[in-house]
Amino acid sequence: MQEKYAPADIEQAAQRRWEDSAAFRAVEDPAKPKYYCLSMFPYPSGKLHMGHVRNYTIGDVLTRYHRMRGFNVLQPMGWDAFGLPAENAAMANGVPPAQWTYDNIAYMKKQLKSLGFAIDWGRELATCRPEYYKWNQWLFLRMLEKGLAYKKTQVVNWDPVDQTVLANEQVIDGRGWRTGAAVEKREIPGYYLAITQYADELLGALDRLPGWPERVKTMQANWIGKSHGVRFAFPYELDGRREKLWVFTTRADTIMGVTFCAVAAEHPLASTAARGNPALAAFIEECKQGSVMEADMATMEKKGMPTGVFVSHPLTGEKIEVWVGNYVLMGYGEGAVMAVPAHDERDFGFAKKYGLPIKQVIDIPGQPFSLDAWQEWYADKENGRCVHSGKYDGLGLAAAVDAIAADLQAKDLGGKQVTWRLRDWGISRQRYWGCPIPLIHCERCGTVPVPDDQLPVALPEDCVPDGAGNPLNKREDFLNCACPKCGGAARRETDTMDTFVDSSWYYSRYASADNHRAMVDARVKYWLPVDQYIGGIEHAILHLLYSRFWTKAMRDLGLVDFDEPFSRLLTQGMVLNETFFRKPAAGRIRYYNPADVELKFDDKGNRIGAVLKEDGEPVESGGIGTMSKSKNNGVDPQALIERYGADTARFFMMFASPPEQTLEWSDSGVEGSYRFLKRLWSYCARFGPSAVAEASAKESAKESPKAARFEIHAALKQANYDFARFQFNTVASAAMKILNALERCGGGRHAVSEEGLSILLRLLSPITPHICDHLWRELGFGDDILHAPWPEPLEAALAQDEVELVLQVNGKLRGAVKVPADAAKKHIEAAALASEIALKYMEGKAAKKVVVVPGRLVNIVV
RNA sequence: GCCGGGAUGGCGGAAUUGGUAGACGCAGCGGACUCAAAAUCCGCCGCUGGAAACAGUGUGGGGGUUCGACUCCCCCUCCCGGCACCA
Repeated sequence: MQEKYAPADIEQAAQRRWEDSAAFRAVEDPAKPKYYCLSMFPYPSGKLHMGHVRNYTIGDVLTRYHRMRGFNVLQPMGWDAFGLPAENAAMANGVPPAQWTYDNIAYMKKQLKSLGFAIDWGRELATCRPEYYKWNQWLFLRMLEKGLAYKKTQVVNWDPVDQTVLANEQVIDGRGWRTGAAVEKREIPGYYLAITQYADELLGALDRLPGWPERVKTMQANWIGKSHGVRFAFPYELDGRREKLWVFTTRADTIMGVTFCAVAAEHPLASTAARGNPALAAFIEECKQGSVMEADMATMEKKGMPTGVFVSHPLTGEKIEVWVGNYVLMGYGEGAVMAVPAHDERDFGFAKKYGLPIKQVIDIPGQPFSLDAWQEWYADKENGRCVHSGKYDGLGLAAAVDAIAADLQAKDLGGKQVTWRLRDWGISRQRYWGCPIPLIHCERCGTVPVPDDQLPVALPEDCVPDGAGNPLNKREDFLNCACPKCGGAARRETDTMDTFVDSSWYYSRYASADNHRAMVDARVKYWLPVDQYIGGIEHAILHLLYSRFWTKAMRDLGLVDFDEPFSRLLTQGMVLNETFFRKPAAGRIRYYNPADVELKFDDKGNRIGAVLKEDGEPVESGGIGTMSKSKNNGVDPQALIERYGADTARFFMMFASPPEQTLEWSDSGVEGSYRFLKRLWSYCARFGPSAVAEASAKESAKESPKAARFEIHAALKQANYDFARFQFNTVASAAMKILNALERCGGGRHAVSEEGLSILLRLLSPITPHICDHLWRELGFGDDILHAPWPEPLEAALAQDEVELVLQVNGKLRGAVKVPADAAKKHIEAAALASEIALKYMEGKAAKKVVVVPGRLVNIVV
């Protein structure tokens, strides 16, 4: 065996062997329990980053662990290949997005392979391939038939940088999720998927996902935003016509306190009233411009203007003035609200500002009501009772709402209603590099779906976008087609689908990726749902909500028979690194890569500063943050693998912190992981034939084989416990403990080292598969460690004759007592009381009570 | 403001769920090997006092329950993440 650990050689050899033997090809086998382990597929941006390495290592550790546990495991990989970075790259260097994308895929695939992931590459897919997106189009047409997809023109979020529409989910703090550009409002026609039809199920089913992190479920529930209330109308007359102003409220019990109404700037009543009222028209225009563009909408000053329109209170008939308010959102409820300034903080502020009346209708005895300032209790839902509300006086919230809803219903002016925050999913994008929407516009027949037998509508792959709109609009060969209905000349739709459509069902496609006649086939029944999904928390709403919706839509179309796509979800933490910078007296702040910085410590190991290696001059620390280009604190996985090998990279990733937590990068931590693998290697290199070993073992041993064996099995027991709860950092520690124990009981081959090393290699093989594969063969443990059974701790090894119990006096640790492992409580008590330590600390007092915890401790209370 | 998650040595993090706090590793200090350095190996390493034995103290702060609390309960401080004119 080679003296020195040379990761590059053994890793390539192992990877070649796995590839040649198709070791990770997954085949449906009803006799075995299946385990579908999926990591979120990457966008082919160019090269892997540390987040990818962490994500896929977690997935691979779980994959390999379950394989050895006897599961039939599927771990596929693919590419989320449509999207805007490809178009931006095309504009920058004139290469068609398709070519850029395929080149990136080729490079990143090579990188993934060099990390030794147990992936079934036979199922690889890329969403930009027609054989994949054909089924996007096919399913879109089925949704269209069912009314689940539809066209409408409405005010949408427009990203001025990416030149496209964004879904509500893609707008964060008023800015585009990708570009960070302030989103504008535009009225544009587009196609929508009726995700709101599934709002109730999407919300309710969250309770049936015990394997999902609580915070992801909370975020989804908040996003869906179910709210119970009353929808009712204020009747009014305008230009001689009888109209109704509909509003929604969760506080119908305060209806008698309404002193005005407010509508959104985009509300039809506002536009009607603005005719012949230039001041109002100007104000409406100001609201439309400003509102969504302001990132700090919440703190924005409340502004309004009266419309001059008066409506009637539905219960009292009182005249109520309607205002336009910049705080009313067109996208929620009816885009109009009843205003009860006495019991709603926003309405209160608005009424004070414009001198509108405030009428108290809720009271809590003992709490004084004053018009001077808003009090928290004014909006108290639990303790408030109706006052000044006629027949409703004395009622609490629930009873008042019931009574008022019934009265409104009797007048045919409304009733109870559930309102959702969730909006339908707008999927039209005015971009080139995406899946074409399979529709044809005919002057005679209108919009006509592309017939199934003409799918896919293929996207030309040779376009080079120039930044001036969608290049498809200039492609006559794409645009011109025959109307499927009348056969006349027609034009294709040039909008493409949101790329989140592509990723909403790829996990199902892996199960039947080679079937070009159906979207999914029977094999989906075997593999799906995904048993373990792993990815970043940033997809908590977008991708994970869309996928859940898509699954339910596919189910209702009879394509799959499961309700939820991902049984368990692991959201891995981000990879962080420290930032270092210098801020010159004049000029811009400059960031230095941590690799070029040397840390300074005092004699006690306390950090006292950092200097740039190049010039020895100090740099400032900007704290720990996500790896990013702008902060120059990224670490390239490629360099890491080339220097230390994939096993070291994988081990460090698992060891540095538990998978759900953030991981702080540390060069010396990587060094430590490498050191451990080198130690493992050199231990194995000395693992000679038994006769020689026996003697040398006795000589060098610092610990008895029996004690070492106990430690090894105890560490294994802990590791198995931690594997089951996905705490891989302590699994890695356990492996280190086992090697420490092996080294303590002497080198060479003997009964304990043979057993211990066989345990260690198997335990470690999901994390560092290459070195374990090599050593397993080299030392003659067997043919292929992939087929070795998972190690289990033996009771016999864990049995002890004598145990040491902690001895406490009055709860304070004072020493220890040794007793036989099977000693009765009585004997332990007697032994403890008789011990020197007990006599010393009891100071002659009598024991009041003795607590014995078997196997743990004795506490004497005096 | 609301919801969720946190706070443990110089650092990353353990503590099998109420039973020896600081496992494992990093950094640091001392030593061996070396002409020297790197690599490797051995030892020490929460804080305070002490030469040491040892004693005291210690899991963000304060109180409580318990023989015993990082862990459970109440109050407070700070940090991170999400949502937020949602009517």
